[in-house]
Amino acid sequence: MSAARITWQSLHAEVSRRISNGIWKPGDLIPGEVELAAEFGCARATVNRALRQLAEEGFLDRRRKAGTRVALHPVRKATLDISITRLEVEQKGLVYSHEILSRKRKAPPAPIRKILGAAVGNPLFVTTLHQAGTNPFMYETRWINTDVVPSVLKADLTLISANEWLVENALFTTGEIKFSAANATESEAKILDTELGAAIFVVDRITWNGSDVVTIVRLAYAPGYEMSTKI
Amino acid sequence: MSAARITWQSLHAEVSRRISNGIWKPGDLIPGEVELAAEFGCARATVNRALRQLAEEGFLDRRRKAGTRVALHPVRKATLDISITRLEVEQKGLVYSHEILSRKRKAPPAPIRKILGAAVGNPLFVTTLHQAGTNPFMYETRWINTDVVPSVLKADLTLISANEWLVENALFTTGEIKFSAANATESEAKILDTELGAAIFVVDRITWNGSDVVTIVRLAYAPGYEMSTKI
DNA sequence: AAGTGGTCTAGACCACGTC
DNA sequence: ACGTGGTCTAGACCACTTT
Repeated sequence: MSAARITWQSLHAEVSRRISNGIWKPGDLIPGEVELAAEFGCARATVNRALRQLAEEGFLDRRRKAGTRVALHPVRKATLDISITRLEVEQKGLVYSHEILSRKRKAPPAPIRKILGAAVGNPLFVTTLHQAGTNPFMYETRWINTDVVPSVLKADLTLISANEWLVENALFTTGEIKFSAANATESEAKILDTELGAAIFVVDRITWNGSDVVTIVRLAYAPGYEMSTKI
Repeated sequence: MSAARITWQSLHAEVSRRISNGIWKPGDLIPGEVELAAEFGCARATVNRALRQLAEEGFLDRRRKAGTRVALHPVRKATLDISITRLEVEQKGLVYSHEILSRKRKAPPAPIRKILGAAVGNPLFVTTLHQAGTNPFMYETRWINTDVVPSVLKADLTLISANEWLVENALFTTGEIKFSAANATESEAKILDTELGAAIFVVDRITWNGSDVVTIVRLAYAPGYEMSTKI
């Protein structure tokens, strides 16, 4: 007979257990990779893989020479999948549809202009109502930098929403997302079929390609919307 | 002279470049690990490290036998750091303080009872107001399963908030987070020093240790709060 | 200066999923 | 059945940081 082969997952689980059982407490220095490799009878690379994973998950702090410590404040990271609205609606088992409410090039208001940069020509402004079944789901107001994505001017956004079109046709390198709550304005209330002042979940997103702004968008979700995730 | 040593980071950057330049388009099958290793003159493990990273980031879909493809819908993942409220406030450069508004064991209402499970004894109910400077920042209402964390009954929560105490003393294995928007109720408005119906950013969180519920909490942020992240 | 994690290599076997 | 990614090994050198 022989010992079972050690996998990095099993090592990850064991270290995880030692932390949650309090064998290794927050702030504690845990044994080095060589030592653990000897204890578990595996290669150092395997130990490294397991500990690196735990560090990425926020359970360990690792520093060369200083060694590996159990994280003082186990910062839990919640990851949200930013997917296409159509898929999000369909995953709820509802029928998705969308309607372009407006679509025109125009001079943006000052705050938008500031983000876009002065050198950018007039962007395309598109507003879309996304629907789940026959109910309003989300109201999208979007500015698109046509200097970066000129082909959007020729796209038929009634077939594919701007949301989806951009995901597939305009790659971006970085982005910023803000989540907040807002009271529905009169026009938002009308579009989302709710009452003035209703609490609206809002997502503001800016995406860049290199140093150029690609698009600036505000998503206003109909009351009752929840964004959820596991951690 | 000799070629520079290939690192997984440089390979990651190169593949990333080929995707954003459209050399490899969404849905395309890219060369296998062995082939790429030959092209770049490095070990297969190095290629694997780079491609695995890209897959984790959502740019590639990898499946045994089927090979590696450029993701059809580059699902961008936004990661939110769920940190301690005190640290969040202090990072804004403000002075943190908190006040325990109530603290007692009591029978929970039906929805909470349902999540806790019928077998659990009466939980501890704690409400806390977190402040930034002299302004209300967030109102926390929390149910704590004392069967799992009996020591919380002896904790002095006026020194360390329940939020922080639990992070350091009650490790959990899994959790669920929901983000939503709500109109302030009369009592919430009073506590957060705002008006009835103001839009409140709400976080609902349930955490488990194995199959036991550890705590159920609702965080109601004062108007103006934004949760932001980069992607 | 020295110790610890970070990474690369070359080779091997395995697991999964497509064919 | 077989091809592709997933992982392990043993050894080596390197980079960062603390002492």
